[in-house]
Amino acid sequence: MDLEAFVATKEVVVESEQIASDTASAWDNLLEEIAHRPKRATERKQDRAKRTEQQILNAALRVFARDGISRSRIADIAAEAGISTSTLYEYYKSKEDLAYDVPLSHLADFFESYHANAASRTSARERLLLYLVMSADYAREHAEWARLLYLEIWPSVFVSDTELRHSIDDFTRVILFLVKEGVAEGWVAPDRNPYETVALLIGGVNQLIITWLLYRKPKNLTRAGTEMAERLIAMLENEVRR
Amino acid sequence: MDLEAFVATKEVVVESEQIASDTASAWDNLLEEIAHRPKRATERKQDRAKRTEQQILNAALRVFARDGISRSRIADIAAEAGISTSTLYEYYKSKEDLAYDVPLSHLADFFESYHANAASRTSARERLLLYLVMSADYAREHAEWARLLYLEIWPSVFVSDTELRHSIDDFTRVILFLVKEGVAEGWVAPDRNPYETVALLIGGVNQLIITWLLYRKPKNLTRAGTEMAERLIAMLENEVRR
DNA sequence: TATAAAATCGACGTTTTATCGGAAAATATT
DNA sequence: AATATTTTCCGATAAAACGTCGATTTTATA
Repeated sequence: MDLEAFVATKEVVVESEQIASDTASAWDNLLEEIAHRPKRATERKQDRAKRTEQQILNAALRVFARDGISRSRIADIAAEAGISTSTLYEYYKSKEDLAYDVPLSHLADFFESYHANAASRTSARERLLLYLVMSADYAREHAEWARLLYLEIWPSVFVSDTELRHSIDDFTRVILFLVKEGVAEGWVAPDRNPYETVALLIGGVNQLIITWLLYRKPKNLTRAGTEMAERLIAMLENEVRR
Repeated sequence: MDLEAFVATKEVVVESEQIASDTASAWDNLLEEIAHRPKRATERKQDRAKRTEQQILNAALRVFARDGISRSRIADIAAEAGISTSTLYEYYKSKEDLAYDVPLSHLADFFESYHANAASRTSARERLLLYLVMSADYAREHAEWARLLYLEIWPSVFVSDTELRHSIDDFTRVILFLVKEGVAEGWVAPDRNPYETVALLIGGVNQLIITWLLYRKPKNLTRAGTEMAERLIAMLENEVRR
C-alpha cells in the first residue's frame, strides 16, 4: 500500500467517525431538546401555589379519565382538588386549556425515562425497538393518563397550536429520526417514504394501546407491545432483503 | 381408480365446495348485516320531519367539522339548519347524542359502496386490499365527515355503548374476517395473533388518514392509501415465506 | 413584624344547555 | 269538506355550567 492510498483510507475512517459522531450528537440534541420542552410559561412564586397547581393537575387527570373531558365539569375538578372554582380559573383560563396541560408532565417523564434507558443502546434499531416497547409499557403503567391522551386528545389536539401539540410532534420526530438512521444502517428500505413508515409504526402501536385501553385486551400489554414492536421492525427488515 | 376411492374423492370435493360456499355466504351475511345496521330507532312520520332531520345532520356535520364538537353550540347548529333550538331537541336529546349520529349515514354509505365494489373480488387478499384502499379514498372524498370521525369521535366513541360504536366495531370485524380468511388462503402467517394483525392494518391506514386530515400531507391520499395498503399486505405475505 | 405581592374565595353576571306547554301544520276520520 | 287527532315546531323560561371581579387571606422578604 503506497502512501497516497493509506492517507485516503485514513481520511475515510476519520470522515466516517466524524459522521458517526455527528449523528450521535444529533440524537442527543434531539432528546435533550425534547425532554426540556414541556414547561409552563407561567411559573408560580409561592410553594403553596405550586402545590395547588399539582393538585389541580392530579384532580383533572382523575376526573377527565373517569368522566371523559366533555362530561367533566370545572366545578368537579376544583372540588376534587380541594379549591374553589375561581381559584382554578386563576391557573387555567378554560377547561380546554387545562385538558391540554394535563398530559404534558407525564409525556416529559416518558421522554426522560426513555432518554435514560436509550443511553445503553447504540444502534437505531435497538433504540426504535425500545421506543415502541416503552410507549406501550408506559401506557399500561399510567392507564388514566393514557386513556386521556390516546382516547381523547391525541388526534384532536393537532387542531390547535398548543404546547402539547409540540410534544406529540416531538414523539413523532424521534421515530422519524430513527427510521432515517435505520436507512443509513441498512435495515430499512431506502426507497420507502419515511413518513409512511412512521405512520405504520405509530399507527400499529397506538392501535394496540387503544384496544387495550378500551377492552383491556390483550391482557398483557407489555408483552403484546414487545411482540408488535418486534414484528413491525422484522417486517421492515424483510422489505430490505430481496 | 376403484369405486371406493372415487367416492372418497367425490366426497372431498363436495365437502370443499360446501366449505367454500359456507365461507362465501358467511362473507355475504357479514356485509349484509353491516350494511343494514345503521338505522335510527325513531322513525319520523312526516316528510317535512324527515327533511328537518336531514337538515340537522347536514348542519351538524358542517358546524362540527368547522368548530370541533366541544366548541360547537347547539344554537349554531339549529340556526344553520334553519330551525329553532327547541326543535333540534325534539330530534336529539343532547349534543353528544347528535355527534354520535352524524357519522352513521356516511358509514353506512361506505359499507354499501364497498359491498358493491367487493362483489367482483373473489379472494380475501383482493377484498382486504380494496377495503383498506377504499377507507382512505372515502376519507378523502368526505373530508368533513372524516375529520369528525377520525379526529374527534373514533377513539372516544367506544367509551359509551352507541349505535356508532357498533358500526365501528363492524368496521373492525370485516378486517378480522378477511385476515382469518387470509390465513386459510395461506398468505397470512397462521402463528400470528389475528387481532394483532388487525391492529396493525387499521392502525397504519388510520394514522395515514389522520396525518392527511391534519396536514393535507401526503398530497394524494388515494395514491398514498393504495401504497400503504399494498405495503401492509406485502409485509404480511413476507412473513409467510420463510 | 411591617409590607407588598401572590394566592384564594364568595358573590355574581354571562353563556349554553335543556324543558315545557301550547300554537301551527300535517294527517286521519267521518 | 269539516272536524278530530297526531305530529311537528317554537317562544318563554328554567337549569346548569362557564367565567369574572373585588375583597380578604396568606406568603415571602426585608
